[in-house]
Amino acid sequence: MNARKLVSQTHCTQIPQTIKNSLLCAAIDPPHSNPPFLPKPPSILATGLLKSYFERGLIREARTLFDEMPERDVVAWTTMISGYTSCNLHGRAWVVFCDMMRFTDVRPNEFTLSCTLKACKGINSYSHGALLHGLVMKQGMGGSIYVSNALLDVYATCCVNMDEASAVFQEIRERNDVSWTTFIAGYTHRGDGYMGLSVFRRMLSEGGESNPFSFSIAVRACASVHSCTYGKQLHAAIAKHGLDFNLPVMNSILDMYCRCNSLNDAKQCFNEMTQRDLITWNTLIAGYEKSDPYVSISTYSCMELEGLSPNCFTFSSIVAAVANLAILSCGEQIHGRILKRGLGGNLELDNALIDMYAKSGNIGSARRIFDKMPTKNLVSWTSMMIGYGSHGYGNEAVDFFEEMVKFRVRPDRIAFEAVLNACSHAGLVDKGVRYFMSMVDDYNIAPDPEIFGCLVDLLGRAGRVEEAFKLIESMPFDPDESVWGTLLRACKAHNHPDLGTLAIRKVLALKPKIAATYVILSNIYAADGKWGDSAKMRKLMRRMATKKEAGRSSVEIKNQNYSFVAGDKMGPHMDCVDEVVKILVEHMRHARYIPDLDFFIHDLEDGI
DNA sequence: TTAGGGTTAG
Repeated sequence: MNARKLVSQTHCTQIPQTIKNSLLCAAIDPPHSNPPFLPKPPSILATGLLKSYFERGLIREARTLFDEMPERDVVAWTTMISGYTSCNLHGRAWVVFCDMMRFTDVRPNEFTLSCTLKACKGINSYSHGALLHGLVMKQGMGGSIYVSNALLDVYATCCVNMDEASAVFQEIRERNDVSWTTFIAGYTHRGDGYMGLSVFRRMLSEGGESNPFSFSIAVRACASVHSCTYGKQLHAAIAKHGLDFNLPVMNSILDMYCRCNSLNDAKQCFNEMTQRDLITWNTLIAGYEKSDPYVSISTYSCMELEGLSPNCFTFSSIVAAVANLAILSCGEQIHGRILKRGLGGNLELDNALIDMYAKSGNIGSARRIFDKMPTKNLVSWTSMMIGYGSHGYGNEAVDFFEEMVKFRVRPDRIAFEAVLNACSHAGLVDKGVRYFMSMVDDYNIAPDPEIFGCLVDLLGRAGRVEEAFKLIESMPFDPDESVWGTLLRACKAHNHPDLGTLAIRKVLALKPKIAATYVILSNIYAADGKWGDSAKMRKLMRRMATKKEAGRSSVEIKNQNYSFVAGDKMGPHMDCVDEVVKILVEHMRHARYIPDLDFFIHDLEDGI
């Protein structure tokens, strides 16, 4: 009877001490039996038991047994390394490897090196991998396909670019399907889907065998570049290879359709799938989350009716869907379900909840979740900054940014966009300009059109319209209509008719179908007494501009969400809306708000 | 005793 059978027969988490003792005694004093009844050597039995402990998650027991083993050969050390790695304890796996190298004469074989390289990938350490690479060369194990593939994987995952991975890939004499898939995945997972697809094509042209793994990663590459055309070609090839019944492959196809925003194809694919698991449902729910949040939520209900239990991924999408709808009561219900299922404290879910509460108007609840989070990441901080900014608390958002940097959380482009928007709304112009400079100089983030737009807005709102214009002129790319639109708003607010006219002409040249632009230009001409030009603009608008889609509002009354446009009748509930509008008007009057009626007058007149 | 694929957030 081997150790694994002993463990399975005991059906308990603790291996009886008597059995363990007998194993250890046997190792010291092996029984004298003759073949063919010679039992396995004790070290093999103990190593088998070690593996069994890890398979059952009994990490402490595995460590104790390993420490008590009188003989530890390379297999035992490797089992310990791979055991820790299989339990996601990559750092401990690395320490075991170091102990083996420092304190014993045991030398690593190809199994040890490939397992330890996997640990390097787990701790995301290029330098650990490079260290092992040197050892691989020294030991003359560069010819092992397992070691080469593991090394390729570390470089493809942990390096800033694919140069080192490419060098390793070139050195592999006889590449197998794992080499190709690892190389394709390296490009794809870092967002270079085109190169991923290019390597996939090269694999096929060089006679590499496509298989479920390579198809899945190639489909992911299509999704990352939003190429539904390539994706459909791959879908057809997958069906041709008879892989349209392979669940992971079909989940990747479904994901591709969702990411390419081809929801009809996604729905058809989902309906035709013969097997579905939780990932299938989660993929569809996430696919609908932005484009059609109501369908996302109804898909979640269908999933529960089918008897599947939602997990963190499911709730993450559902919370985001509810955030898009900004229905607070619904969000609170979902939050309750999350807590009831014991999923509270999950980082990604907490981040989604912060965003949901902030978008639903309850910044206090968002803050409470943030404060209770055991660990926070960049998204947690940024979500709070955006939340504070959108609620008009610009100073708080800026304080949050400062606090975040103190906690050594490195801001990215989105975090800078959030803090620049906050500065803009709080009138902190000089501070905002300093953040912009710091983004470029200290964090080496190249400003994109959105960031430039934020800076134009920052200067423009503060009345520094000339500076905003100079900034637009100095941009390293052609400004788009949103940047000119931002300048236009500033010109309008601070009375700069010349620059305003220029901005309008730029907007019209880039987007000639936006009715509001003609309205503003018509008004500028009218204010200047140029009535002929003003009338000309209105005529042009009728000919060129598309009819504006009516602005839709939604309101929650007695746990029901109602969506309406101006002039809609909502039966008895309209009284409630009228009542709220009266209160809002009263508040505005009290705050001495003077409405800008420019658009309003012309909208009525021109029926737009 | 070793390797590769499918789903989360700002």
